[in-house]
Amino acid sequence: MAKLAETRKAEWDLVMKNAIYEATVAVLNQHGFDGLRMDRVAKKAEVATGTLYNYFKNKAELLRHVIDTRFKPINHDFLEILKSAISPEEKLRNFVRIFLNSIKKYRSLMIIVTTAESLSLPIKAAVDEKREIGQKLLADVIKEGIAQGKFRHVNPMQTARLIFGALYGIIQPMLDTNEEIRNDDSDLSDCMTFFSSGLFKIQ
Amino acid sequence: MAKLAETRKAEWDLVMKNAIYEATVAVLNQHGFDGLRMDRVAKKAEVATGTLYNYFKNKAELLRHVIDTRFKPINHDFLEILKSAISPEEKLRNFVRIFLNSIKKYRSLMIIVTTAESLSLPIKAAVDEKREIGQKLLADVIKEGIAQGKFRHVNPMQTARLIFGALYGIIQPMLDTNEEIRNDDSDLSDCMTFFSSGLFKIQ
Amino acid sequence: MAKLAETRKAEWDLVMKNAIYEATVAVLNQHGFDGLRMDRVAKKAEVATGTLYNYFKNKAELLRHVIDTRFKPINHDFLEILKSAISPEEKLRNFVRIFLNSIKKYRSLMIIVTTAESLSLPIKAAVDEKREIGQKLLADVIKEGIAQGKFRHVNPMQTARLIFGALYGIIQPMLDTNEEIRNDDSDLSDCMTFFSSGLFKIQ
Amino acid sequence: MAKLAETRKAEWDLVMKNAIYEATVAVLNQHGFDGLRMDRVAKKAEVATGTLYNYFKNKAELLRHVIDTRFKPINHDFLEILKSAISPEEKLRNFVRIFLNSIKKYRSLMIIVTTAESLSLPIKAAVDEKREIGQKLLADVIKEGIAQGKFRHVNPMQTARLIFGALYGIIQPMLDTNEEIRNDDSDLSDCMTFFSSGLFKIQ
DNA sequence: TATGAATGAGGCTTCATTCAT
DNA sequence: CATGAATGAAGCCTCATTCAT
Repeated sequence: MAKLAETRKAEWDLVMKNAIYEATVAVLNQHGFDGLRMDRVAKKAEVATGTLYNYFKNKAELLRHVIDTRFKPINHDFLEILKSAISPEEKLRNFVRIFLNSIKKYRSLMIIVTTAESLSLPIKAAVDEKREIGQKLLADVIKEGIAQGKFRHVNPMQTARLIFGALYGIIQPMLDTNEEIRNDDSDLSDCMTFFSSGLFKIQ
Repeated sequence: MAKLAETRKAEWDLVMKNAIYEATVAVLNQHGFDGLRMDRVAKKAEVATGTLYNYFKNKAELLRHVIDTRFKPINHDFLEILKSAISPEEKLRNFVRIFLNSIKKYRSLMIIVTTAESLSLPIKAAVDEKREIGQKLLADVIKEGIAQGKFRHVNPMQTARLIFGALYGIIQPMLDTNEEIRNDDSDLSDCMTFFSSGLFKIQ
Repeated sequence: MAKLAETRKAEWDLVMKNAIYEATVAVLNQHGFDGLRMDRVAKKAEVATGTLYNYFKNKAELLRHVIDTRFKPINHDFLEILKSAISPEEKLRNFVRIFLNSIKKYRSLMIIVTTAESLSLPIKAAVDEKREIGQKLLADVIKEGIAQGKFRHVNPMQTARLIFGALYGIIQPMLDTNEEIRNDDSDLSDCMTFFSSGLFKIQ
Repeated sequence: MAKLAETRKAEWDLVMKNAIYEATVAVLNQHGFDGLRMDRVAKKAEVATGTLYNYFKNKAELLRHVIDTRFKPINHDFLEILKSAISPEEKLRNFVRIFLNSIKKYRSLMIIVTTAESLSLPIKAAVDEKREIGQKLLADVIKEGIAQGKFRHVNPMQTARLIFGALYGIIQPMLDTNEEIRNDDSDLSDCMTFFSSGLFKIQ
């Protein structure tokens, strides 16, 4: 009985945290990072401001949760790719696909990530950490490719950062339009061609 | 007489605007974007806060000026490169060099650019505009390369964005260290290899 | 039957009120007066916050109860002393002893009493009332002493206040240490000497 | 010239600090300690709330200033008495007179002092410190009296606390009346008789 | 009656901007 | 034009109290 009640409570906690999370994301999308105000989140979540503080100690904590939640599935997918039994080339392609899809899907993630430099230090640290996890996984793929003689002898981490940056660069203009972002794979092909063979025509 | 006075006045205006600009950049570098406060700028410029408002209507205006000033030489250099009589490959290389050097030199530029998503809309528009100018110039170089049969048939604008993004990606971790950023050309070489030939080894 | 149920109910009521009372005192001792929060009291009493409000209309009411409860035995003891068949000198000595022991024992009482000035008006009134009861009883002892020619012709109420204040003054520094307060009778002797014969040496 | 301006500025600073101080005291007198709100102080001082923060970093700082300002003249007077070339008996009498007059004059001082137990720690520490200074000075007088064979062999510090407490005890009821406090010397005489010779009639 | 999450008024503090000197 | 103190709107957070279960 007590157990059931506890389970319920824990579930409710999740439900609320999620509702607040969704509201936060909605406010981020609608008002941008510096329009993220606790009263707006509360209103969007249809709760009182005080309620937010029953679930998150303060604004920073809420932001951290949003960041964690957003990144978790992406980095999880990255890890899955890394562990899968496919060629490094295919892994790279999958990384890129996951990345593009995630970012397209979660506009607010992009807002936070590209805003990271202006965030208060603890939040910035959280973002940096998550970003670095993804980059390290990609770096592992690159190392693998190099080890197998498939990739050139590049600096893996540096290259991983370069690729992530490139992908952000491609996505950024899409974020400014308020229309739904098209989800075909043309970006993926374009990117892969560039990443694999570069810009110069072989002569 | 009146003319001379006016000229002097205009000159003084420039001097003051520049002093304030320098102070703003210094505050950005020292305190980051959300530590950019008008009183700090005033103190660093050794003027009263009120004085700032004689030269810039408000904080947004000041920021816009900083952005304009920062980007102007870079985009100017980009334009020079585009007009120069060298091969598209060399132009690309020069673009990348200018970009890396500028960013390394002007940490505050990076701060603003990477923070653009969180800025109030008018400022964000200004940043986006400047960024797009640079990207368009690079896109022209790419078009040229394609026309000359030197580059593959890529989407020029998309690729320009990708390259800029990649460069940001490489630079970002350097910004977190407070040490002086090394200024050798190893990044340049790495990037160029990647951009020109991609990651995959030709077999 | 109904009676029994009612009796039980009344008993339960007392049990609960007492538990909450103890919890309040514990919180006062641990967190001081402005750390007295209803959620803390509830937690310490191992009930829900809402439950507190089944037994006390509000925080002020709870405080009033604590005050009443704390003072009751002390003032009761004072009354006993007054009624006892001993000399005024002895009565005074007993008053002082009771006072010192009570305060040493109930740190929270001291906290409330010395804090009385900052309390909301109704609570302050309650404290003042209790304090005045004690002082009046002491004043009666003094009157008795005067009537019996044992004490000088002082203003009894004024002197009672003076004595109580003096005792608070002696105790106050003890409250700042978190160590257990020593419970010997040296304070008692010191005080009594002073109260009975004053500071000046007879020449 | 610059000197003059600086002097003016410093003077203005004092004027403002004093105005805010007076307002704080007024609010304390009118609303009690927990009615002390920054907006009330600002209103009473006829400035904006923000202005308060140009002169005091925060509420605690303001309170500390009030405490310092209130105690300074009293402790200064105490020191003067101690240094003066009069008998310990006279010194004691002067101590008591200063104390009674000060407290009668500065109702808010009493409010803060008697509230000290509930204050946040840094403020409490400030109050305790000031109080202890006065008590130590009195203790010195007592030591002197003992050394000269005028006073009994009491514990000087303990006795100083006792006397201060006694005086608070006498004053306290006066604070509750909103009428002006009479300023005759009957309290002084009463206290002195008690302190010098105690309560018991010599037989 | 017990629960404890939800409520929201209220208080503190910040900082862009104004304006009297 | 320079000054810099004054302004006050705005935002974060707390905690006594309520109320649906």
